[in-house]
Amino acid sequence: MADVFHALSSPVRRQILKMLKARDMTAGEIADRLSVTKSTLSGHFNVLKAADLVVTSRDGTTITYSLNTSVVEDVLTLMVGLLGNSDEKDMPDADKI
Amino acid sequence: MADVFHALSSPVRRQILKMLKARDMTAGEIADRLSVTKSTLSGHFNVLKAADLVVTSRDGTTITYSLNTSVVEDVLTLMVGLLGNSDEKDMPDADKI
DNA sequence: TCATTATTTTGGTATTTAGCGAAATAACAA
DNA sequence: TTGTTATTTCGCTAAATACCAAAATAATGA
Repeated sequence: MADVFHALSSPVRRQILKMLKARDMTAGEIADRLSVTKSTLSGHFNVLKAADLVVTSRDGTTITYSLNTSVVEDVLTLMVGLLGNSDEKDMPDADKI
Repeated sequence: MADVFHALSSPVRRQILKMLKARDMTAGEIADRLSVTKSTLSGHFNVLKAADLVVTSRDGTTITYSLNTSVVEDVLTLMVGLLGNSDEKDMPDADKI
């Protein structure tokens, strides 16, 4: 879960997530729309996959990336935890935050 | 707003926010509970302040840090945007994500 | 098999970050 | 003014990160 925050800390990766929210896209399509090389993008994909924020599916040589909505929901739940009441027993474990 | 994600990407800073959720604390109190030096913590405080995630108040030489709940709420709203429907007109601007 | 297309890995550099200890600043009391 | 306590700034090193171009891998069709 800690990986998720790291993944979200990059503007390029947030932009990728934004595009994937609209629709699934291939690595090439994403590269066409961003001003970084495909090799750099591949590194960003690895970070997003490590955070489980995206999932992939292969069709021939083409790999399609999709947003993993459930993990985004998990992050939301954690953020809500930073808001709610201050009752210690309701707080998530330190290593989850 | 982009600063917020960067601020949240550090485990130490997330731990600080977790402690501030329970109650306001001074820099020294926080340092006593974490295994980093006060000078290192001061750097983390600067990041949290730049992201507007915390606010400070001074009493003599003692500076107290508090969670800025409203910004946490803003982040939540943005995260919800990554979830909801895929209608382009409802999407936040690229530079907000 | 050979060529083509899509994507990832490798090797390299430049920038950013986290961390420390020591010095500096700030507020206040004696 | 001098000393004390609380916090920040400075100077530094080590580790992590982003980026690119070139080489490597993978899947498929001719």
